[in-house]
Amino acid sequence: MDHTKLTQSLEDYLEMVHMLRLANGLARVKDIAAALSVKMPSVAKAMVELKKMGLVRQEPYSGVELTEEGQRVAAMILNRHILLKGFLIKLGVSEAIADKDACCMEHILSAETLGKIEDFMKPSDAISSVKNPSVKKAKVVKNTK
Amino acid sequence: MDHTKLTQSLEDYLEMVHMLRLANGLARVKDIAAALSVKMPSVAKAMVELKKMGLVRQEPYSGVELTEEGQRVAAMILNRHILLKGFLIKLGVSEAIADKDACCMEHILSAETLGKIEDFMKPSDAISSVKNPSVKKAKVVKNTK
DNA sequence: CTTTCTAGTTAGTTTTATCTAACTTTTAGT
DNA sequence: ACTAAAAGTTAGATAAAACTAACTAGAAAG
Repeated sequence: MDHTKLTQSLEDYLEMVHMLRLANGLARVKDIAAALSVKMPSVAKAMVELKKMGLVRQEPYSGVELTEEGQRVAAMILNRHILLKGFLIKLGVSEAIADKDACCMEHILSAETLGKIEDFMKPSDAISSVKNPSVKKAKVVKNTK
Repeated sequence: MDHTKLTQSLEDYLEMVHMLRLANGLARVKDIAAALSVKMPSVAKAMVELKKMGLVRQEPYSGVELTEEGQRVAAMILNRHILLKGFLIKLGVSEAIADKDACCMEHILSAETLGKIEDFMKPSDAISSVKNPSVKKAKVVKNTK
Protein backbone atom coordinates (compact mmCIF):
# COMPACT_ATOMS: atom_id res chain seq x y z
CA MET A 1 0.00 0.00 0.00
CA ASP A 2 2.54 2.56 1.10
CA HIS A 3 4.60 2.10 -2.00
CA THR A 4 7.85 3.61 -0.76
CA LYS A 5 10.60 1.71 -2.54
CA LEU A 6 12.39 -0.92 -0.49
CA THR A 7 16.12 -0.64 0.07
CA GLN A 8 18.31 -3.65 -0.66
CA SER A 9 18.64 -4.31 3.01
CA LEU A 10 14.89 -4.21 3.63
CA GLU A 11 14.35 -6.56 0.70
CA ASP A 12 16.72 -8.99 2.37
CA TYR A 13 14.86 -8.82 5.66
CA LEU A 14 11.49 -9.27 3.99
CA GLU A 15 12.73 -12.21 1.94
CA MET A 16 14.17 -13.85 5.02
CA VAL A 17 10.91 -13.51 6.93
CA HIS A 18 9.24 -15.27 4.04
CA MET A 19 11.84 -18.03 3.87
CA LEU A 20 11.74 -18.71 7.59
CA ARG A 21 7.97 -18.89 7.54
CA LEU A 22 8.12 -21.36 4.70
CA ALA A 23 10.77 -23.40 6.49
CA ASN A 24 9.69 -23.19 10.14
CA GLY A 25 6.18 -21.82 10.09
CA LEU A 26 7.23 -18.71 11.96
CA ALA A 27 9.93 -16.07 11.74
CA ARG A 28 11.54 -15.14 15.04
CA VAL A 29 13.72 -12.09 15.42
CA LYS A 30 16.57 -14.22 16.66
CA ASP A 31 16.48 -16.51 13.63
CA ILE A 32 16.21 -13.65 11.16
CA ALA A 33 19.26 -12.10 12.78
CA ALA A 34 21.22 -15.36 12.67
CA ALA A 35 20.31 -16.06 9.06
CA LEU A 36 21.40 -12.62 7.91
CA SER A 37 24.43 -12.45 10.20
CA VAL A 38 23.28 -9.33 12.01
CA LYS A 39 22.32 -8.66 15.61
CA MET A 40 18.77 -8.57 16.88
CA PRO A 41 18.50 -4.79 17.20
CA SER A 42 19.18 -4.47 13.49
CA VAL A 43 16.26 -6.79 12.82
CA ALA A 44 14.03 -4.83 15.17
CA LYS A 45 14.76 -1.59 13.34
CA ALA A 46 14.17 -3.18 9.96
CA MET A 47 10.84 -4.57 11.17
CA VAL A 48 9.77 -1.11 12.28
CA GLU A 49 10.34 0.09 8.71
CA LEU A 50 8.57 -2.85 7.13
CA LYS A 51 5.62 -2.35 9.48
CA LYS A 52 5.42 1.32 8.51
CA MET A 53 5.25 0.20 4.89
CA GLY A 54 2.50 -2.27 5.68
CA LEU A 55 4.52 -5.31 4.63
CA VAL A 56 4.76 -7.13 7.95
CA ARG A 57 2.72 -7.45 11.12
CA GLN A 58 4.06 -8.25 14.57
CA GLU A 59 2.62 -8.11 18.07
CA PRO A 60 5.32 -7.10 20.56
CA TYR A 61 7.65 -9.85 21.76
CA SER A 62 6.41 -12.29 19.18
CA GLY A 63 7.07 -13.65 15.69
CA VAL A 64 6.89 -11.65 12.50
CA GLU A 65 4.12 -12.18 9.95
CA LEU A 66 3.61 -10.98 6.40
CA THR A 67 0.65 -8.90 5.24
CA GLU A 68 -0.98 -9.74 1.91
CA GLU A 69 1.15 -7.10 0.25
CA GLY A 70 4.23 -8.31 2.08
CA GLN A 71 3.58 -11.82 0.89
CA ARG A 72 3.28 -10.62 -2.66
CA VAL A 73 6.49 -8.60 -2.58
CA ALA A 74 8.44 -11.29 -0.73
CA ALA A 75 7.35 -13.93 -3.21
CA MET A 76 8.56 -11.76 -6.05
CA ILE A 77 11.96 -11.30 -4.46
CA LEU A 78 12.24 -15.00 -3.67
CA ASN A 79 11.39 -15.86 -7.27
CA ARG A 80 14.16 -13.62 -8.48
CA HIS A 81 16.49 -15.33 -6.06
CA ILE A 82 15.53 -18.78 -7.29
CA LEU A 83 15.85 -17.75 -10.92
CA LEU A 84 19.29 -16.25 -10.39
CA LYS A 85 20.58 -19.11 -8.31
CA GLY A 86 19.50 -21.59 -10.97
CA PHE A 87 21.11 -19.46 -13.60
CA LEU A 88 24.44 -19.36 -11.81
CA ILE A 89 24.35 -23.09 -11.19
CA LYS A 90 23.73 -23.60 -14.87
CA LEU A 91 26.88 -21.58 -15.52
CA GLY A 92 28.76 -24.01 -13.32
CA VAL A 93 28.92 -22.05 -10.07
CA SER A 94 28.80 -24.12 -6.88
CA GLU A 95 25.55 -24.14 -4.95
CA ALA A 96 26.78 -22.17 -1.94
CA ILE A 97 28.35 -19.41 -3.99
CA ALA A 98 25.39 -19.34 -6.36
CA ASP A 99 23.15 -18.74 -3.39
CA LYS A 100 25.32 -15.97 -2.03
CA ASP A 101 25.76 -14.19 -5.34
CA ALA A 102 22.10 -14.57 -6.26
CA CYS A 103 21.30 -12.86 -3.00
CA CYS A 104 23.29 -9.80 -4.08
CA MET A 105 22.16 -9.78 -7.67
CA GLU A 106 18.48 -10.05 -6.86
CA HIS A 107 18.37 -6.48 -5.59
CA ILE A 108 20.12 -4.69 -8.38
CA LEU A 109 19.32 -6.19 -11.76
CA SER A 110 16.99 -4.39 -14.13
CA ALA A 111 13.76 -5.94 -15.31
CA GLU A 112 15.25 -6.26 -18.76
CA THR A 113 18.21 -8.31 -17.60
CA LEU A 114 16.01 -10.49 -15.42
CA GLY A 115 13.80 -11.09 -18.43
CA LYS A 116 16.72 -12.15 -20.58
CA ILE A 117 17.97 -14.50 -17.90
CA GLU A 118 14.51 -16.02 -17.74
CA ASP A 119 14.61 -16.51 -21.50
CA PHE A 120 17.98 -18.14 -21.18
CA MET A 121 16.71 -20.56 -18.56
CA LYS A 122 13.68 -21.82 -20.38
CA PRO A 123 14.46 -22.50 -24.05
CA SER A 124 12.96 -25.79 -25.09
CA ASP A 125 15.44 -26.67 -27.82
CA ALA A 126 18.88 -28.11 -27.18
CA ILE A 127 20.84 -25.51 -29.09
CA SER A 128 21.06 -22.30 -27.12
CA SER A 129 19.40 -19.35 -28.74
CA VAL A 130 22.04 -17.19 -27.12
CA LYS A 131 24.73 -18.91 -29.06
CA ASN A 132 22.53 -18.98 -32.13
CA PRO A 133 20.28 -15.94 -31.89
CA SER A 134 18.97 -16.28 -35.43
CA VAL A 135 16.76 -19.12 -34.24
CA LYS A 136 14.49 -16.59 -32.58
CA LYS A 137 14.72 -13.75 -35.04
CA ALA A 138 11.91 -14.27 -37.45
CA LYS A 139 12.31 -11.47 -39.94
CA VAL A 140 10.64 -8.33 -38.64
CA VAL A 141 10.22 -5.51 -41.12
CA LYS A 142 9.26 -2.11 -39.85
CA ASN A 143 6.98 0.08 -41.86
CA THR A 144 9.33 2.92 -42.57
CA LYS A 145 6.66 4.82 -44.44
CA MET B 1 49.91 -0.54 -0.62
CA ASP B 2 47.48 0.23 2.16
CA HIS B 3 45.35 -2.76 1.35
CA THR B 4 42.20 -1.67 3.12
CA LYS B 5 39.35 -3.12 1.09
CA LEU B 6 37.56 -0.70 -1.20
CA THR B 7 33.85 -0.09 -0.77
CA GLN B 8 31.57 -0.39 -3.77
CA SER B 9 31.33 3.34 -3.97
CA LEU B 10 35.08 3.85 -3.91
CA GLU B 11 35.49 1.21 -6.60
CA ASP B 12 33.09 3.22 -8.75
CA TYR B 13 35.05 6.41 -8.23
CA LEU B 14 38.36 4.74 -8.96
CA GLU B 15 37.01 3.10 -12.10
CA MET B 16 35.58 6.39 -13.32
CA VAL B 17 38.90 8.17 -12.84
CA HIS B 18 40.46 5.49 -14.98
CA MET B 19 37.78 5.70 -17.68
CA LEU B 20 37.94 9.47 -17.89
CA ARG B 21 41.71 9.37 -18.19
CA LEU B 22 41.43 6.84 -20.99
CA ALA B 23 38.76 8.94 -22.70
CA ASN B 24 39.96 12.51 -22.09
CA GLY B 25 43.49 12.22 -20.85
CA LEU B 26 42.56 13.72 -17.50
CA ALA B 27 39.93 13.22 -14.83
CA ARG B 28 38.44 16.42 -13.50
CA VAL B 29 36.33 16.48 -10.34
CA LYS B 30 33.46 18.03 -12.23
CA ASP B 31 33.41 15.30 -14.85
CA ILE B 32 33.70 12.48 -12.32
CA ALA B 33 30.74 13.99 -10.50
CA ALA B 34 28.68 14.31 -13.67
CA ALA B 35 29.49 10.80 -14.84
CA LEU B 36 28.44 9.26 -11.53
CA SER B 37 25.50 11.59 -10.98
CA VAL B 38 26.78 12.97 -7.71
CA LYS B 39 27.88 16.45 -6.63
CA MET B 40 31.46 17.62 -6.52
CA PRO B 41 31.86 17.46 -2.73
CA SER B 42 31.08 13.77 -2.83
CA VAL B 43 33.89 13.29 -5.31
CA ALA B 44 36.24 15.35 -3.15
CA LYS B 45 35.55 13.15 -0.13
CA ALA B 46 36.00 9.98 -2.14
CA MET B 47 39.33 11.27 -3.46
CA VAL B 48 40.51 11.92 0.10
CA GLU B 49 39.88 8.25 0.87
CA LEU B 50 41.53 7.00 -2.30
CA LYS B 51 44.53 9.20 -1.59
CA LYS B 52 44.81 7.77 1.92
CA MET B 53 44.87 4.33 0.37
CA GLY B 54 47.56 5.36 -2.06
CA LEU B 55 45.46 4.74 -5.15
CA VAL B 56 45.24 8.27 -6.54
CA ARG B 57 47.35 11.41 -6.54
CA GLN B 58 46.09 14.95 -6.90
CA GLU B 59 47.61 18.38 -6.42
CA PRO B 60 45.01 20.82 -5.06
CA TYR B 61 42.64 22.41 -7.58
CA SER B 62 43.74 20.11 -10.33
CA GLY B 63 42.96 16.80 -12.04
CA VAL B 64 43.11 13.38 -10.43
CA GLU B 65 45.79 10.86 -11.34
CA LEU B 66 46.26 7.19 -10.60
CA THR B 67 49.22 5.72 -8.75
CA GLU B 68 50.76 2.47 -10.04
CA GLU B 69 48.67 0.55 -7.57
CA GLY B 70 45.59 2.59 -8.46
CA GLN B 71 46.14 1.81 -12.12
CA ARG B 72 46.38 -1.87 -11.35
CA VAL B 73 43.22 -1.97 -9.25
CA ALA B 74 41.25 0.25 -11.64
CA ALA B 75 42.20 -1.89 -14.61
CA MET B 76 40.98 -4.96 -12.76
CA ILE B 77 37.64 -3.36 -12.01
CA LEU B 78 37.27 -2.11 -15.56
CA ASN B 79 38.01 -5.59 -16.90
CA ARG B 80 35.27 -7.00 -14.75
CA HIS B 81 32.96 -4.33 -16.08
CA ILE B 82 33.80 -5.13 -19.68
CA LEU B 83 33.41 -8.85 -19.12
CA LEU B 84 30.03 -8.45 -17.48
CA LYS B 85 28.73 -5.98 -20.02
CA GLY B 86 29.70 -8.31 -22.85
CA PHE B 87 28.07 -11.17 -21.04
CA LEU B 88 24.79 -9.34 -20.62
CA ILE B 89 24.82 -8.26 -24.24
CA LYS B 90 25.34 -11.85 -25.24
CA LEU B 91 22.21 -12.70 -23.26
CA GLY B 92 20.33 -10.15 -25.32
CA VAL B 93 20.29 -7.17 -22.96
CA SER B 94 20.45 -3.76 -24.60
CA GLU B 95 23.75 -1.91 -24.45
CA ALA B 96 22.63 0.86 -22.10
CA ILE B 97 21.06 -1.50 -19.58
CA ALA B 98 23.97 -3.92 -19.87
CA ASP B 99 26.29 -1.09 -18.96
CA LYS B 100 24.23 -0.05 -15.99
CA ASP B 101 23.72 -3.57 -14.63
CA ALA B 102 27.36 -4.51 -15.21
CA CYS B 103 28.28 -1.51 -13.13
CA CYS B 104 26.34 -2.92 -10.17
CA MET B 105 27.38 -6.52 -10.64
CA GLU B 106 31.07 -5.75 -10.89
CA HIS B 107 31.30 -4.97 -7.18
CA ILE B 108 29.50 -7.93 -5.74
CA LEU B 109 30.18 -11.10 -7.68
CA SER B 110 32.48 -13.73 -6.25
CA ALA B 111 35.65 -14.76 -8.02
CA GLU B 112 34.08 -18.11 -8.73
CA THR B 113 31.11 -16.63 -10.56
CA LEU B 114 33.31 -14.24 -12.49
CA GLY B 115 35.44 -17.18 -13.53
CA LYS B 116 32.45 -19.14 -14.78
CA ILE B 117 31.23 -16.14 -16.74
CA GLU B 118 34.65 -15.85 -18.30
CA ASP B 119 34.48 -19.52 -19.28
CA PHE B 120 31.06 -18.91 -20.79
CA MET B 121 32.35 -16.01 -22.85
CA LYS B 122 35.35 -17.66 -24.41
CA PRO B 123 34.50 -21.16 -25.66
CA SER B 124 35.73 -21.55 -29.21
CA ASP B 125 33.22 -24.15 -30.37
CA ALA B 126 29.72 -23.29 -31.52
CA ILE B 127 27.90 -25.58 -29.14
CA SER B 128 27.86 -24.11 -25.68
CA SER B 129 29.65 -26.10 -23.05
CA VAL B 130 27.10 -24.76 -20.60
CA LYS B 131 24.35 -26.52 -22.45
CA ASN B 132 26.57 -29.51 -23.01
CA PRO B 133 29.01 -29.63 -20.10
CA SER B 134 30.35 -33.06 -20.98
CA VAL B 135 32.42 -31.45 -23.73
CA LYS B 136 34.84 -30.13 -21.11
CA LYS B 137 34.79 -32.99 -18.67
CA ALA B 138 37.64 -35.24 -19.67
CA LYS B 139 37.49 -38.12 -17.24
CA VAL B 140 39.41 -37.26 -14.08
CA VAL B 141 40.03 -40.09 -11.64
CA LYS B 142 41.15 -39.26 -8.15
CA ASN B 143 43.60 -41.49 -6.36
CA THR B 144 41.40 -42.63 -3.52
CA LYS B 145 44.17 -44.68 -2.00
C1' DC C 1 5.66 -18.87 42.96
C1' DT C 2 9.86 -17.21 42.29
C1' DT C 3 13.89 -17.09 40.00
C1' DT C 4 16.63 -17.44 36.06
C1' DC C 5 17.56 -17.49 31.28
C1' DT C 6 16.31 -16.40 26.70
C1' DA C 7 14.26 -13.46 23.41
C1' DG C 8 12.92 -8.94 22.27
C1' DT C 9 13.29 -3.92 22.65
C1' DT C 10 15.14 0.80 23.22
C1' DA C 11 18.62 4.21 23.29
C1' DG C 12 22.59 5.96 21.68
C1' DT C 13 27.03 5.54 18.80
C1' DT C 14 29.62 4.73 14.47
C1' DT C 15 30.52 4.48 9.56
C1' DT C 16 29.54 5.40 4.86
C1' DA C 17 27.79 8.15 1.47
C1' DT C 18 25.25 11.55 0.15
C1' DC C 19 23.71 16.55 0.19
C1' DT C 20 23.68 22.12 0.62
C1' DA C 21 25.87 26.31 1.60
C1' DA C 22 29.71 29.03 1.89
C1' DC C 23 34.30 29.91 0.71
C1' DT C 24 38.72 29.73 -2.30
C1' DT C 25 41.38 29.20 -6.34
C1' DT C 26 41.96 29.21 -11.25
C1' DT C 27 40.68 30.53 -15.77
C1' DA C 28 39.06 33.56 -19.15
C1' DG C 29 37.14 37.86 -21.13
C1' DT C 30 37.40 42.44 -21.75
C1' DA D 1 45.44 43.72 -15.03
C1' DC D 2 40.87 43.26 -13.16
C1' DT D 3 36.86 41.16 -12.57
C1' DA D 4 33.38 37.56 -13.27
C1' DA D 5 32.48 32.84 -13.96
C1' DA D 6 33.76 28.15 -13.44
C1' DA D 7 35.93 24.58 -10.86
C1' DG D 8 37.44 22.91 -6.52
C1' DT D 9 37.31 22.71 -1.47
C1' DT D 10 35.62 22.73 3.35
C1' DA D 11 32.26 22.44 6.89
C1' DG D 12 28.27 20.80 8.61
C1' DA D 13 23.64 18.24 8.06
C1' DT D 14 21.09 14.07 6.95
C1' DA D 15 19.93 9.21 6.16
C1' DA D 16 20.74 4.26 6.14
C1' DA D 17 22.45 0.41 8.31
C1' DA D 18 25.04 -1.58 11.31
C1' DC D 19 26.79 -1.99 16.27
C1' DT D 20 26.98 -2.23 21.87
C1' DA D 21 24.93 -1.70 26.26
C1' DA D 22 21.22 -1.63 29.09
C1' DC D 23 16.53 -2.63 29.96
C1' DT D 24 11.98 -5.49 29.75
C1' DA D 25 8.87 -9.32 28.79
C1' DG D 26 7.99 -14.26 28.63
C1' DA D 27 9.09 -19.13 29.23
C1' DA D 28 10.95 -22.87 31.83
C1' DA D 29 12.69 -25.10 35.96
C1' DG D 30 13.08 -25.69 40.49
